[in-house]
Amino acid sequence: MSKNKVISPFKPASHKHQDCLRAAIVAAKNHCDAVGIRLTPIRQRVLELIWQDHEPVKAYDILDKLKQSKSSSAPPTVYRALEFLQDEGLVHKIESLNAYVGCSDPKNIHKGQFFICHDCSFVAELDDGEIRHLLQKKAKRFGFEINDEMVEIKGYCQECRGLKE
Amino acid sequence: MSKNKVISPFKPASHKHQDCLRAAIVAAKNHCDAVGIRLTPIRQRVLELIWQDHEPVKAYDILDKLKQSKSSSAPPTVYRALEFLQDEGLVHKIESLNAYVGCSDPKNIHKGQFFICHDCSFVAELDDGEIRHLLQKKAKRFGFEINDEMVEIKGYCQECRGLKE
DNA sequence: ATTCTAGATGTTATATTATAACATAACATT
DNA sequence: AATGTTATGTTATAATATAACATCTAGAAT
Repeated sequence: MSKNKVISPFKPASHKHQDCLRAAIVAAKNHCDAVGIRLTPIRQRVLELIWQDHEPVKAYDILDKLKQSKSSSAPPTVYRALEFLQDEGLVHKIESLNAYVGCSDPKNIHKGQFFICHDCSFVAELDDGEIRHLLQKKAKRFGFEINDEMVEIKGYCQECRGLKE
Repeated sequence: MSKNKVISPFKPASHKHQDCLRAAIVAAKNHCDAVGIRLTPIRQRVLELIWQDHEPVKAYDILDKLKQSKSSSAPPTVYRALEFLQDEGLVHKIESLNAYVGCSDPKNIHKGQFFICHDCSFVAELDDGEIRHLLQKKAKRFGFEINDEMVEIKGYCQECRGLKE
């Protein structure tokens, strides 16, 4: 069963990001309700901060912003929230950047494939069956059983390439 | 031009690793000679420490070992050597582990695809044109121009799977 | 409604990973 | 030997992440 989803496409800088943010929070609430877990104020706030944009966000940048409204915040505050959000598929860690991005498709827990623009830092996410299938095929050749995968591709998005001309 | 190489296959735990180590050092010397750069004693020592095994090695573990023979060693000693070795394609960083593995194919600088066993930590490396090509194809669909890629797959190698029965 | 409890947060400390900045040494060319 | 370049030494600190234990609180069980 090999789904081929564009979880989060590149969007023009001009897109109405309020809608992305709002949708992500609604999806998160629905997911947590459905699963019977708590999207506490801290967790929701961290998720909102991550969704400020489509760029990966660093843990200590989240912390700085959290502190502005909640002075009791400390590194564990952020890392705990991040752990929760990652476990629930609401956030992915970009390993090559030590940074975190929101995921708009929490229901179905997965490890996506990420395309990250060097210029604007936008992260697009796929959950692509064809890629997974090819990796499976390669692994199978030497008897390797996959259980986790990280695919992070960097380069230049269409919009930024246009600007360079 | 799409090469399909197995840079570093899984090998049985029983393989004669001395040969891997020796070959890697010879290849490194040849490469540096050919390019006209210096594989200094520190750099060579770091490379040897990384090639102690096929497992990814952490920077501070390298540092601890370096110190045993060279007490002046400090973090920059290691990170500089690692930077040199990475630039020359002699070492890759595994981003998801913050650890480093040797590469036996320095001539042709590339970013490989890594398969990492959870049990024995062995890292196998491919430089696979088919994978690269598929990622290119996916990227092209939304006008993305790739210039760097990270593919790190975790799971269980054949040998370790056999042991679990 | 009260008690209980698991889960969430607060707090302090520290581990781990990596780089900045400047001083000195080694080496290669003239 | 004088010079410029590359490599190393040294000190300090930045950036990322976790351990350990105390306290609180929302919601379940009674």
